[in-house]
Amino acid sequence: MARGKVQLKRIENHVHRQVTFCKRRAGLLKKAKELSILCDAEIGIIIFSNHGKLYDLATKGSMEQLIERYMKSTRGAQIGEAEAKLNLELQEEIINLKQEIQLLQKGIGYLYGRKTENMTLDELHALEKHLENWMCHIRTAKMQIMFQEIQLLKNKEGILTAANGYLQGKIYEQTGIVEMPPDLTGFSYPH
Amino acid sequence: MARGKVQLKRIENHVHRQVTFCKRRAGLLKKAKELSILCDAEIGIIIFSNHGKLYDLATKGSMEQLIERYMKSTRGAQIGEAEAKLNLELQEEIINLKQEIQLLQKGIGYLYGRKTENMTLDELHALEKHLENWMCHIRTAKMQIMFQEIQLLKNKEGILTAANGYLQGKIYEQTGIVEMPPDLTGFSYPH
DNA sequence: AACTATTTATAAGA
DNA sequence: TTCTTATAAATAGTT
Repeated sequence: MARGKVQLKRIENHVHRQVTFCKRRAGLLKKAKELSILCDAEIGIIIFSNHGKLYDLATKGSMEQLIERYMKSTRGAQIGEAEAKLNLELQEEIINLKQEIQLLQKGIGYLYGRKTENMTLDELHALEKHLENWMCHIRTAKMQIMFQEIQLLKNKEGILTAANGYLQGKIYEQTGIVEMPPDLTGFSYPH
Repeated sequence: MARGKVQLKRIENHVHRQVTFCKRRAGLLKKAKELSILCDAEIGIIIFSNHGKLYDLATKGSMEQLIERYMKSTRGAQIGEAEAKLNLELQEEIINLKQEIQLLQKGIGYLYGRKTENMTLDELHALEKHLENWMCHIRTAKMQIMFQEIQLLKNKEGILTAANGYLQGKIYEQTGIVEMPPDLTGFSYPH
C-alpha cells in the first residue's frame, strides 16, 4: 500500500514475510480495537504465525468468555457446559457419600461409647482392644473361607485324579500302552 | 480516516455507528484475509455487534479447529478432554465410595451379632484394612495424649524442684542445717 | 527501528 | 444501502 502495490499471494522471501507479518498484525489488532470502541462491538482475534506462534486479542472480557459466547451463538448449548454441570453433580454426590461414610464410622464409634475426638486415653485403649478383637474375628472368618476353598479344591483334585487313573486303565486295555498325561513334572499333587 | 479525523470513542449516533460498523467490519475482515495469505498465517476473527449479531472469519479450516488449536496452545490440554477425564475419575470414586458404604454397613451388621456368612473374602479383606486404618488413627490419638501428659508432668516437676530448692534455702537460713528431702535415692530428676 | 512515497481505508455527503 | 471523493491511515520498500 505504499511504494508499490502488493500481490495478494504468499510472500516467498522469509525476512520480508516476517516484517510484513509484524506490521500488518499490529495494524489488524489496532483496527479491531478501534472498531470495538467506535461501534461498541465485542471482538476476538486469534492469529497463528506460520511458525505456530500465537497472538490474540479480546476486547471486552477474556477470549474464553468470547469463545463461550461464540459456541452458544453457533450451537444451541455447549457440550463443555453440560460436562461441567455433570462434574459438579458428581462432586456433590461424592461429598454426600463421604458424609454417609463418616456417619457410618461414627455409628460404629458410638457402639463403643463415644466419638474418638472426645475420648480419654483409657477409652481409646479399650476401643483399640475392641477393634483388635474385631479384626481377629474377621481374620478367623477369612481363614475359614480360605480353608473351605482349599477343601473344595482338594475334593476336585481327588475326583480328577481318579478320573485320570480310570482313563489310563482304559487306554492300556485298548492299546497295551501305558499313556501318561502330558508333562506335569515338578507339579506335585498334595494329599 | 477521511474528511475529518475520528475520535476514538463510542459513536453515539445510532445510524452513524451502524454504518461505520458495516464499513470497518468489512475492512477488518479484508485485512485479516490479506494477512493470512501474504504471511501464511492462520487467523480467526469473531465479532459480536452491539446488538449481539455474530460475524466471524476463519482462514484455513474451521473456527472450531482454530479454537481447538487456541485451547491447546494456551493450556497444556483442552478443557473438554480434561473435564471428560475428570468425570470418569469422579464416577469411579463414587463407585468406590458406594462399595465402602456397603462394606461398613455389613461390618456394622456383623458387630450386632450377625455372622460373616453374607460377606465375601474380598469384603472381609477390605473391612480388615478399614479397621487397621482406624486403629492407626486411634494409636496416633493415644500418642498425642500421652505426649501432652508427659509435657505436663515435666512442667510440674520443674515447678516442684524450684519450690524444693527455695524451701531448703529457707531452712538453712533459719537453722544452719542443710535439710535434705526424704529418701528419694534411685529416683532421678531428668532435665 | 525510522522514514516517506504511495496505496488503501473510510468519513461525510449525496 | 451504495457511490463518490477528500482525506486520514496504513504500509512497502528503503535506509
